[in-house]
Amino acid sequence: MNIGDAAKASGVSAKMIRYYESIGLIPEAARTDSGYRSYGAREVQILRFVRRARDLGFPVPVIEELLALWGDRDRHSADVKRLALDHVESLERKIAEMQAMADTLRHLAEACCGDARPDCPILEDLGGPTAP
Amino acid sequence: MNIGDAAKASGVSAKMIRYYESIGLIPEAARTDSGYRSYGAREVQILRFVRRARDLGFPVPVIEELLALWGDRDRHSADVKRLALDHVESLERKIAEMQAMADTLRHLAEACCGDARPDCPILEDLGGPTAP
DNA sequence: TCTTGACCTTCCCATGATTGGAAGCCCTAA
DNA sequence: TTAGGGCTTCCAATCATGGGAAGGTCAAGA
Repeated sequence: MNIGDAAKASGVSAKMIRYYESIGLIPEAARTDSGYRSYGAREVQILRFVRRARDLGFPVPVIEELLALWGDRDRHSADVKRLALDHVESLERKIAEMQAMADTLRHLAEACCGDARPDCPILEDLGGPTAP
Repeated sequence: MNIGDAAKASGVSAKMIRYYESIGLIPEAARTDSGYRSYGAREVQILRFVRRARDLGFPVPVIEELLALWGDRDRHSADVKRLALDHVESLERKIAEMQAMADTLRHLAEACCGDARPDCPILEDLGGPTAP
């Protein structure tokens, strides 16, 4: 399989496959005589793993750890669970931040009549009724 | 006021003040004879507006629009409200995505006993029980 | 008056993950 | 043989922010 086929089979774009290889997340692909990268089922499976982990929002360095654990027969599931729960925590932190922003804004927007008049509690919150 | 004082007074770092000026979000600051940027209460108020808008997660291009509306006596509050609600929508979209990730991961982690054994539903979800 | 330390200036680089594009080589089908 | 699509590498941009270097400026203290 060439990189394009591996991309289709794994759901990871060819660009990203090359990038993941360049940063060492995945091993260097074998090459044909003419220099084309060559992939088999095994490599596609790894790419799919990476894809799924990215879809779950794991940052690349954590995916590196997950890949290592995946390949370690003597792993402790506790290590995997810790990585997952740490990531959940970081997600929830960001969610809480964004939810606070959204709540504040929704509240301000509710108080804004939203018509042709200039009076606006949103702008008043941001910096006062009129620009200086 | 020099840029450092304006930074302290507004909560925007000196680095960011220069950056906002360079991209045209805020007007170019006046300069002293020796080339130092010079700020007054008016400029600090603008910076505070930008700061508050950033804290609410508005992207810079939207802050540009908000600043323009702030300075427009004939604005329609409807325009401000629309910008705010569009942003709320974009926040809620991202929140929903991240919440879905967190829910999936938390669910998988619950099913993972998290001990010294290698069996792990998290890894199984990502790519199967063992690396290829 | 000179020195010192804190400030300012511009310029470049890095982040993280991803996309886009350009220039040039390779492969296959017509 | 040619046309096209796919492959290669390299470079640039995203978005907002921080870090740092090299060099100029200012104010306080000796």
